[in-house]
Amino acid sequence: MNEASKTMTARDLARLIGVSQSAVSRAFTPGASISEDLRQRILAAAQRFGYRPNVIASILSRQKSDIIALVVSDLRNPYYPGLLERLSRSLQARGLQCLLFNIAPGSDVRQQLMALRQYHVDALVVISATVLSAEEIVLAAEGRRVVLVNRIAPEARLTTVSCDNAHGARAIADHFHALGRRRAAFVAGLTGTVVSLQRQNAFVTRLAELGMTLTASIGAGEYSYEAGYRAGLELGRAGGTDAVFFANDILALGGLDALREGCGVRVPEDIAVAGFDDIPMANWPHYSLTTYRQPIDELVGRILDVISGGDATPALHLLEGDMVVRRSTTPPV
Amino acid sequence: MNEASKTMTARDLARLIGVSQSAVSRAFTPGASISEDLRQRILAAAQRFGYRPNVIASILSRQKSDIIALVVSDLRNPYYPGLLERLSRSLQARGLQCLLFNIAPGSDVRQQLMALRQYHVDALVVISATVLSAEEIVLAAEGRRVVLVNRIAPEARLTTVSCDNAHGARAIADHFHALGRRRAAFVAGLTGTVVSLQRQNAFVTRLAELGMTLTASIGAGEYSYEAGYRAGLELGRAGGTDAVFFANDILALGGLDALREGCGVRVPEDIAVAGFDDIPMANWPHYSLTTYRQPIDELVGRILDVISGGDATPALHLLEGDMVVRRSTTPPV
DNA sequence: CACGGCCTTGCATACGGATGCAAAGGCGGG
DNA sequence: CCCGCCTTTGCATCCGTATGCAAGGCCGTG
Repeated sequence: MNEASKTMTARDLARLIGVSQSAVSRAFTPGASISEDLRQRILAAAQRFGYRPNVIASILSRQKSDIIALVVSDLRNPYYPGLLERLSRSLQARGLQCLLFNIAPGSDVRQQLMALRQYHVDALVVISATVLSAEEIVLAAEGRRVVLVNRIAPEARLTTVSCDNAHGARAIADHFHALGRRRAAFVAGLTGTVVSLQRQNAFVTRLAELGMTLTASIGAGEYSYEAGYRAGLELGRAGGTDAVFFANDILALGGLDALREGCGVRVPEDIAVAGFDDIPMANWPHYSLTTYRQPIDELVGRILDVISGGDATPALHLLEGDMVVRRSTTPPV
Repeated sequence: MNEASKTMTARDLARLIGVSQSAVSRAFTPGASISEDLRQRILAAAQRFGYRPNVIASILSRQKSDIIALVVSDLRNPYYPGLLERLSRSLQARGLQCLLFNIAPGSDVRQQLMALRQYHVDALVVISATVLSAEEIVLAAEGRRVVLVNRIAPEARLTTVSCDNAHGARAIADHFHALGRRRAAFVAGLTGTVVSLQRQNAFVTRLAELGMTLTASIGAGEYSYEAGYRAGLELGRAGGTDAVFFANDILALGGLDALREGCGVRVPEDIAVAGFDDIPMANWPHYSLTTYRQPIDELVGRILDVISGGDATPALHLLEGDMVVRRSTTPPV
């Protein structure tokens, strides 16, 4: 109804009700020095005339944007949309906005980072498992706050919020052991990433502690259903294994299908299968995948704490998840 | 290495090399009135001193942000991450940034929209299937360009880019008919949405044209695996149906599992199952779901055209996808 | 050689809001 | 009743870039 509202500025409003532009600004600034009376009067007028502060101008002036950059690269792994969904909601609930940076693997990363730098985001949350090197992240951060999620980079001294991969991998090994399995295999996704190595090392170490045999350690090459499927075929054909830990759920689903339908292996009778993450599909009845649930809500909470906390000292936040035992390791009674 | 680069402004750079601030600005503005010689000199200096234009200030001045708001609500349906991924990449490739607005169903939508309005985004791309009413979108748009994706709102006169749902639904019906099926059912997701109605109406109409019987029309209530599973159980128990069209793939996957594992129905022998979208999982060997592929690349291309095109007249862009026939409707030979 | 026109460049100001500083007003204590 | 202090308000300026306008230089033409 108010056509003029399109261009209504704090000055316009101020003139309309006979106060100064500063007063209008203060009315919208929590904690500013202004009487409650005047503030109400201004807010009411703003309501009436359709005035809303221009965030861009505000950013320029405050040198603070309330914008968080979410750096993402692989949305096809269902774990990430789940995380992204809750993270973005929580950020928005705190009045922060999300600038999405989807870093394509093959693309001109430097170029994109430069673009990122120009937007004066308050912090970077790097969810992309790979693609960016630690130095590139530091470069892009340019002194701003950075949180790496599930992507440890100790050398760069960056704050990390991560699921406790080692704890999870050990829990899986323990679970296999408790089931009476003794000959277990591991399937890695992107070999060489810290996350993959952590899960692998902890798993293998615990197997040894338990006196179990590591029958195979396969590098699937990527985190995908197809890669898991290939690894599953390999394992099923080779034989001699009674339990497999896939480095994440999406791999495990592929492996499960490969074992059952590609090799005629019975799961869990012949081979018990476990994954990592607890994506929604893991709970689908056809799969019913035993897995280690990442504590997404806790991760998100911690990320928010780090972003808005006072202390910017790099720190490592490890959060434990918990075992979700389903039918891929335990036959129905 | 340049500590000063943190606060280097166009003025600083200008002073350093003895030109005016305007010259610096022009050096970074394509098509601006500046000699190639001076531009090169300035760009070189910028490089050397680590100067980059401040986008925020630029936005304020140009009244144009190069930021596109992506309004999203259901990232758990794997179709959306796929779309989001390609859309965000394409936007970034054109130098546009994505501000992510995740509208939570139960949340305070108005509140969020107000936040959105304050960021002077150049355009809104509404991917969320529901949640927002057309009026709310118009309100949030505030005269800016809006593209609805797969969400037709004829009454509001908004530009829409959508897959041709009717074409797809007819193709499914034709496919069933060609297979010799005569008693088909339809399973809707979110009943009441235009998309759902379009698929339903076209499917039902074509069944009639083909002389086929509609044995059931179930409203699953939401687009989820679980809802599809429930619908599948219902259909399997009722009997009398030899083909089912689920309104989208995620429903179909649930339905497929319900039919096979919950009811002991053979798919495709007893009942042929088809979905809509062609999400990655539809191609997993366990499902091998016949479906109608949404032309995502074309959709994305068209969205970009609309956003950056000169003509802002509301228009309806319908793009055809194509049938992807897999084993859920055709037994292996 | 003189003049008109184009190309470059700088000057000044706009974009819209935040904030340090000073002035004005209100209140309580002595 | 007067003074001083605290609260409230306005003024002026800043944030960093874009751009209309005018001045200056250069070129070509008559």
